[in-house]
Amino acid sequence: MSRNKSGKNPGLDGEIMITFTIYKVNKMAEVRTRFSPSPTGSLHLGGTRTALFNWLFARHHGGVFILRIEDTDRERSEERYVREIEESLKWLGLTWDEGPFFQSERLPLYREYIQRLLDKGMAYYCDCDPADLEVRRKEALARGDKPKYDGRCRERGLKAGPHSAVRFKTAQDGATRWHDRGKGPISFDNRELDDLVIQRADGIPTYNFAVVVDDITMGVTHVIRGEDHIPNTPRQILIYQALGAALPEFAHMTVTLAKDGGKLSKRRGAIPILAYRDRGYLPQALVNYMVRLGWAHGDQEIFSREELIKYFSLEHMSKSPGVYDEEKLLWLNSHYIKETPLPELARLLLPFLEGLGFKAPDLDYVARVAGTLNTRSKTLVEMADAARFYFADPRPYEEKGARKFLAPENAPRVEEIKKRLEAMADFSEEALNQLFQDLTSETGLKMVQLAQPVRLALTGKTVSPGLFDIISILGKEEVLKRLNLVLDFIYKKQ
RNA sequence: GUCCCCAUCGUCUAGCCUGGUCCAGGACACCGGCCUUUCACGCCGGCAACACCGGUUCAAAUCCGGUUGGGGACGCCA
Repeated sequence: MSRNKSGKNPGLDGEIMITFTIYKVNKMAEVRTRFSPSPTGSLHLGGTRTALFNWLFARHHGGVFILRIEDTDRERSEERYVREIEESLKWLGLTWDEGPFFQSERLPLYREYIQRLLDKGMAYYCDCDPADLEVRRKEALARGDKPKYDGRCRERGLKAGPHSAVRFKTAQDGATRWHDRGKGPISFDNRELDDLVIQRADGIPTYNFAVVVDDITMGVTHVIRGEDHIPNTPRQILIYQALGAALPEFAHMTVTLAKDGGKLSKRRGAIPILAYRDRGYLPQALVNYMVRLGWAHGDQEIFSREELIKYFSLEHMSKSPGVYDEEKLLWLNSHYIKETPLPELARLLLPFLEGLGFKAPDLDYVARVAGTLNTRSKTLVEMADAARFYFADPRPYEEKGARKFLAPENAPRVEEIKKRLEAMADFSEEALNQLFQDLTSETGLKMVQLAQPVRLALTGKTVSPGLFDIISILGKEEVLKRLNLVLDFIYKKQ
């Protein structure tokens, strides 16, 4: 993957110490968070939620939110995923203040820091064969042991070589502990750790090392991430200490589980964040849903963006993982659909209508349509689907409804309604209501008996928005046309 | 297997830090009812939980220990 250098990227020009010092001196008071996805796949709900929490924390404190792309896995990183990540965050309104930075552009910086550890004797070269290591790991696991590197190259004093990786000399006794802002005190016995590879044989640093260097040089003050990173934290803390850098605050948030248990993942029902957009979800709904998964502010369910920023705090994160529940997301989505002003809703709905092949006369028409559907649709996709009859021939009529409401005895009633509509100049709600009221009292028929045949005629279905709204939106000409069509249908049946 | 984290309605959660006001509150879903030209919306009502065992205490959802259960991590992936 190649990318142009970003002018804002600190530490690129060999001024490692300078960059580092500047942040240490001037930026310590400012809150700086980052979101650092790897571009090896689509952004899903889990990762996006991490981004959201980091963004909220930064905004709450008037701090800085950094986007950093962790693309040190050259095999699997792809440019198109970088674009997808950016597009996803923008769609949700999670704008970043610095970056995107790319680890692949910061290689000289990492090399410099590796050298420092090497010089201090806190790291060493290792020429163990990866395939060999893999075998030993599997054996250990099969034996029921914890697979750990045995440190066989630790004291060999190897020099750099074409097949040599660099390992970090992990403390062999004592414990590493920190006060996690999400979980409370956490402690690891250092004997559980091993000498991890910090630079691959190809010269590219590994994740655990690159994050630390980046977080130090970018002045990140709060590392907010999924709890799957807890086991990495003691290793990273040891690296911070070896580098003589101050520790940031760590806050580990819960992961999101799939309905059947297990972390939500591509394999377990997670879909790309942009798929939510395509499925007719509103970004506010998704944001509101994600934040309430693992965070609460009393009993409040609905939050505006401003409220979120105002109330967000690490202290109110829950400690146990939450289960992804599409029903609740749908409820929030229908809520925000109802909240959205009609002209705006029309704008959002338009692409979905076009997707169905419909051509709307104008946005105003779509707004009127949306006004009849907004309490009946959980997604924009549903809404577009329910709007079909506003744009196309309603036939064929729903079979069951036709049997019941388009029987021969309905013909004279429809004829009568047609006649009266023809004579009407104004299709206002009151006028239409009056028309049907008159008919019920004159004929003794119930409203349903009059309404359903007309509903079938206009929409093709027995379920639809209010009849008067539909008549008014469709307009006289179209309504009469559809009533004639339904009369044909009834007569032909006999 | 080892290490780490966690444990309130089916689900998201409030309460837990600072024990009594909690025979546990809200929301989604579900079930009734009202409204009504259909379906929704809205409104009203209902069902439903402190995992278990011990300890501390006058008193425990709240503090402590254990058990069980769930999750995560054990890569020259991130």
